[in-house]
Amino acid sequence: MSKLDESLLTGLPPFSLLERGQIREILDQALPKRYDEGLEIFREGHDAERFHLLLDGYIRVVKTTEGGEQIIALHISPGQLFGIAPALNRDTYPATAVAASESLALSWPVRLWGEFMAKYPGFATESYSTLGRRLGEMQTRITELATQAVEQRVAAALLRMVSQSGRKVDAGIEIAFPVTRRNISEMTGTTLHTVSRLLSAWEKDGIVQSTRKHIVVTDPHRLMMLSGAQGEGHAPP
Amino acid sequence: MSKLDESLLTGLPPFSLLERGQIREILDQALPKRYDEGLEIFREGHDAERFHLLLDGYIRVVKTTEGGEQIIALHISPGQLFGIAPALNRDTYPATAVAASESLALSWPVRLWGEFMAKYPGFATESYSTLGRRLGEMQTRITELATQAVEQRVAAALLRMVSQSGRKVDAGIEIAFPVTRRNISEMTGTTLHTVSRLLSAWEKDGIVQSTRKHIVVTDPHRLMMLSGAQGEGHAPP
DNA sequence: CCGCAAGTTTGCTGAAGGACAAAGTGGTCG
DNA sequence: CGACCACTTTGTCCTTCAGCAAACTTGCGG
Repeated sequence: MSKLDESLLTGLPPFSLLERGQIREILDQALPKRYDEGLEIFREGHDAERFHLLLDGYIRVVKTTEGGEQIIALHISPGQLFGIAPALNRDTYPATAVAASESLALSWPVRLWGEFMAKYPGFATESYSTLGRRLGEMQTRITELATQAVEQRVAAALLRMVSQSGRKVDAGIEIAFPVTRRNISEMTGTTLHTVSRLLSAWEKDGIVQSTRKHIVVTDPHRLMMLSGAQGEGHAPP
Repeated sequence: MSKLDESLLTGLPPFSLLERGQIREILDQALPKRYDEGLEIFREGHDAERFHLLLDGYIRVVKTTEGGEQIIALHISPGQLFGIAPALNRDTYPATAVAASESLALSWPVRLWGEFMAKYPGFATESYSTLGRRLGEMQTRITELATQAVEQRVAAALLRMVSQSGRKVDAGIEIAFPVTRRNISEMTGTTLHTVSRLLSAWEKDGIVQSTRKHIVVTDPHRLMMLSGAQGEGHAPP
C-alpha cells in the first residue's frame, strides 16, 4: 500500500493546527477504505473498534427500532469524524453507519483516541464542537417532531440536506447523494407515501424537481416558507 | 458565608476519585444557591458564565420555539452537572433551566472548566459519559416521536420520570417533583387535553393516581406494556 | 433485450388526535 | 372567608395523515 498524501488532512478542522510531521504520523496509522453505495461501515451494538473520518462521499447513520423500522439519525459529510463512540465512553456503536453514496474514509483503532486527544489540542476541541453541534441538531429535530406538521418537517429535512451537501446545477441546487422517498420518511417520521405526495405537489408548484433518487431544489426560498422558518415575505401589514 | 461540608461532593460521580484536599479546593470555589420552584437558573441564549451541579431538587431544561411553545428537553436530578455549555465549546446557554421543585445547586465560573478537566481525571470522564448518555436519551426521544403513537409516548415519559426520580409511597411509586399535564405534553409533543384524557383513562384502569401536580404510578408493569416496551405477557399463541 | 426488483405514484378510507369550547376543582392570597 | 387563578376534565368537531391497495416507471442483471 502506498503512502497517503498529507494534503488529505491538512485542511480538515480536527487536524488544522498540526505540523507536517504530526500529520504524517497520524496518517501512517490510518486505514483508508472505500465503500460502495449501500455498504455498511459499522453496525449498531457491535464493539466500537475503530473511529472514522470521512474524506469523500456521504454516510447515513441509522438506528433500527424494536419494531424493525429505521430512523436516520444524521448524515455525515466529508471532513467529519464519525463512529466516535470513544468520545462518549461507549465501547459499542450506538447506531449503524451506511454509505449513502460511494465513499472514502480513514479509520483508526479506538486505543489511539486518548492519545490523539492528549497530543493534538485541535483534535480535542474539534471533537467536542462536533458533539455540541450534533446535540444541537438533535434538539432541533426533537422540537420539529414535537411541534411541526409533516409538510414542514419534510421541507426542513430537504433544506438541511441541501445546506449540508447542496451543489449548484442549472435548475437549482441538488442534493449531492442519492435519496429515496423512503429515506426522507425515515428522517421525518412519516410514510414514504406522504413524502411522495408532497414531492409531487411541490414539483407541480415548481419548487423541486426529482428523478428516481435525486432531488433538485429549484426554489429554496419557497421551501423555507413551507418549513417553519420565521420570516414571512417582506410586506408589512 | 460558612464553609460547605465536604461530604456534599464525596459521593458524586464527577468527584468520586478525588482526595479530601482536592474536594476542599473545588468546594471553596463553588457558589451554592437555593432556587424556589419555578425560578429560572439560566436562560437560553445568555452568556454561559457558570456551570452547575445539582445537589438537591429537580431542574427542567426547556427550549422555546419560534412559535412560543415550550419543549422540555430533559430533567436533571441530584448529582448531575448541568449548564455545561463549555463542554461543547459553546459560549452561550442552548436552553433555559428552571427549578421544577425547590432546589439547591453549586456553580462555578466557566473559566474553571478547563482547569477541572485537566486536573481531575474523573471529572473529564464523567462529563463525557454524561454527554454520551444525554445524546442517547435524545436519540431515544427522536425515535419515539418518529414512530410511536401519543399514548405510548406519554407512558414512556411517565416511566422515564419514575425511573429518574421515583420514590416509594403506599400506593406505588411517586414522581418526586411537581408535574402538570401541560408539562407532560411539553415532553411528548402533544396537547395537555390529550394527556388529561390519557391520565383519566389510566386512573380508571388503576394504573396511576394523580392529584393536582403529583403523579403516583400504581402499576408500572401495565404502563410498560402501554409504552412500546417489547415483551407481551408470557402466553405463547 | 427482456424480465424483475426497487422505487414511485395515486386513490380511497378511517382513525387518531389537535382545535375549540366551556364548565369543574383546588389552592392561595388578599 | 371569598374571589381569583392555575390547573384539570370532558364534550364535539374536523383535519391530517397513516394504512391498505394497486398500477406504473425505471434501471439493472442475466
